[in-house]
Amino acid sequence: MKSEADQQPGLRERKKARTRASIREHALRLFREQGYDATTVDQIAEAADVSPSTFFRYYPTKEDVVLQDDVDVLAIGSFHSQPAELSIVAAFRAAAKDAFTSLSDADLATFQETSSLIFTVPELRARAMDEYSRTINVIAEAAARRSGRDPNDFAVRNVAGAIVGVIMAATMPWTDWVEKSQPTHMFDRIDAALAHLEAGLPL
Amino acid sequence: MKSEADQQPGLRERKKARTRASIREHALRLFREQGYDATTVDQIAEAADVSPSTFFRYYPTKEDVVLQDDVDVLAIGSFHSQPAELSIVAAFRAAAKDAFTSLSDADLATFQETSSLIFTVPELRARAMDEYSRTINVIAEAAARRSGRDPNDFAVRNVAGAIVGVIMAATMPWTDWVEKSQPTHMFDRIDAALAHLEAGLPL
DNA sequence: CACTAATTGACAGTTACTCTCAATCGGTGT
DNA sequence: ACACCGATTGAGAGTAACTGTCAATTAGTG
Repeated sequence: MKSEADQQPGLRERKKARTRASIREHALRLFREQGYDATTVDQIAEAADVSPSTFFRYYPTKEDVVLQDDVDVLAIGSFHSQPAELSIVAAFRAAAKDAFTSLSDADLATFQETSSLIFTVPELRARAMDEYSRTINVIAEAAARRSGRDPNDFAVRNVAGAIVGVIMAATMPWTDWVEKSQPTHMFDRIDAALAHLEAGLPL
Repeated sequence: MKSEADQQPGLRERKKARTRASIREHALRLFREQGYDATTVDQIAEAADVSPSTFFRYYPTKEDVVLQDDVDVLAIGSFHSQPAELSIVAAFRAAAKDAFTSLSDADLATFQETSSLIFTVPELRARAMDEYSRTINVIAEAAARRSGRDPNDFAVRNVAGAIVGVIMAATMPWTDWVEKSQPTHMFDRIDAALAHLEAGLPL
């Protein structure tokens, strides 16, 4: 048996983490080189030198290799520690800023890459939207705790919905210029969207 | 050749429509009886007395049998004919009302059924979210035309995002009481959400 | 140096979906 | 009636994403 909580990762855990990272890296590289659909799980497994079975043990679906919600988890964490005098939207805006600035350059690079994948592959786009909906629930819960209301309060949920809605609109440029990798950084657009919402969505 | 536009459907078209409806009805029935995942396309095809190939000719994926966006298409159509003095949100609210009241009882019943399916099956939920994102684009475009702005205008897209966001939050009660089929009708919740947004999301 | 539990790989099976090709059916002109 | 053409269909083979099982290996423990 193990004592209780792992103080040091231990060789086993480190190996797992390495395998996980290796699978992800090889997968993203292959997606970049051949496209998402053209890349099979078998190819990824072979490139990462593991069996296909092992691939599915680390990532329940092929989609999950791309969909890694590090960022919004960070944002929610930071949301809780925002000063109480900020409005919900303002607090979330500050939290988003925290989350983005805490990312390393490498993290940011893969974030950009996975983002553009999500924008282009319909399958992934769909799943990402599902994550958004989960985010509504999380925000609503966090916001409810801040304002001392019920998490199922209609108004609170509505505000959470509006926040996620404008983020969706801001991070979702797949109308025309999808390919010309927007010079404006993702974060700037999210920040502007939240500012606009904070101001009451003036036209 | 045919003259130009079909004035009367013609036997061929009617048969197609009947086949399409039959597939859908049998599929929804089987989903209700056995669950979505437990029902195979082969079973649906057999029940509807067509070949599996034919199933895929009518519905590109199994998910598409459930995801039928009649309602929001109607809403967008009605949106264009709303009086110009209404705000974007108010106009959309009126359009949603139009769309819902134009549905027959049978349509409404299947709408309720597909809705609850979408709420419970993760696969479908994800796809539905993708439809929501498409809706943002459509609303943004329609709203841009109303206000004489560019469809890519940041503020316009943001408002569209907020509209879809509050609709998502309102139609998405899968937190606790998912199963106890909300007495409040879907439309009432959407309407309340839009009203709340129209009022500036007061807490 | 055993012993145990976690991790892994090989393998067989299911199912959604694609493609191709021949047969059939609806609509039109003679 | 009859022939013709294009649309619709069914059959069947093939691909790839998963799922489940079972034996072999490997990390951590006494």
